[in-house]
Amino acid sequence: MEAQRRVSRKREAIRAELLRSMDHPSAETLYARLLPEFPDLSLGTVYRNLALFRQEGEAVCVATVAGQERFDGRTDPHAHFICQRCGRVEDVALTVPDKLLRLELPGRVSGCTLTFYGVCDHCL
Amino acid sequence: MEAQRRVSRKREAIRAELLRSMDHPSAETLYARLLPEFPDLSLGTVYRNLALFRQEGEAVCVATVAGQERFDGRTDPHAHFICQRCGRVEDVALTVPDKLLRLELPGRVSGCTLTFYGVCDHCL
DNA sequence: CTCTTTGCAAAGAGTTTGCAGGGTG
DNA sequence: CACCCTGCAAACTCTTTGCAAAGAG
Repeated sequence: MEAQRRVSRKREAIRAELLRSMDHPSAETLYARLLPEFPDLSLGTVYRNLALFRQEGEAVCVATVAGQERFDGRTDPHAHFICQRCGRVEDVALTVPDKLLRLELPGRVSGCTLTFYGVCDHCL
Repeated sequence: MEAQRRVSRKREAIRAELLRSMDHPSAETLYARLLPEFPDLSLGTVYRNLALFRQEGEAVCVATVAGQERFDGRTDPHAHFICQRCGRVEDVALTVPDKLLRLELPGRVSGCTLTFYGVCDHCL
């Protein structure tokens, strides 16, 4: 049977921080942000909870930048822009046209990502 | 000044294998495929040359599946389908509509990827 | 009190790198 | 023969995991 889920302060804090963060943080970044409030937080716990959120559909990995996975707590459909110079990941208010989703694809599609690459305004 | 580039049999073999492969192989997969012909090939060499190709724009990393980077020697614009069950990466003959590329994006865009996720026909 | 969650540290996995020797032009 | 390329293995980085202790219901 399904494993029972309990409410822990740290898990709630990780979830909240992820939802609050607009910059698609890595596990390490989330960890660093929560450390002041939870000095005994462990990086492993952040990873374990992110894996959990992903399973439950509460979070999504939007990209791997410089070898680090970047997460998003917003799960509504939208695109992303990734700066190849500084690694910044930004939201782009844009969804993939429905007609593209109705195409003949080699399987059962459950989702799709649209990602732009380039150099961000900040770096230019 | 720029480092001089020379022609080596192994680099050419890696390039050719990447172009011939339609399944977006990982470094390890390429290595395994070339090993019969080059029994003394080293995985490090595959990685080094892939990094090189990427720099020169001759190859692209289209996704990270199960922790492994997957490469594509085809650099013309097209989309991909990734099976979340078996990890297969397939080409999808579909380009992102030009009008999406003319949108107001937060920087200078140099490329974009469109990736579908789901379960492939083979797994269904 | 039972079962989940966590800290800690070690283990894993993929990728990168230093160095000495072999290959290319 | 100068300099690039490669094999080998160690080093690195990010992520996962085992275990015993702490926390939740």
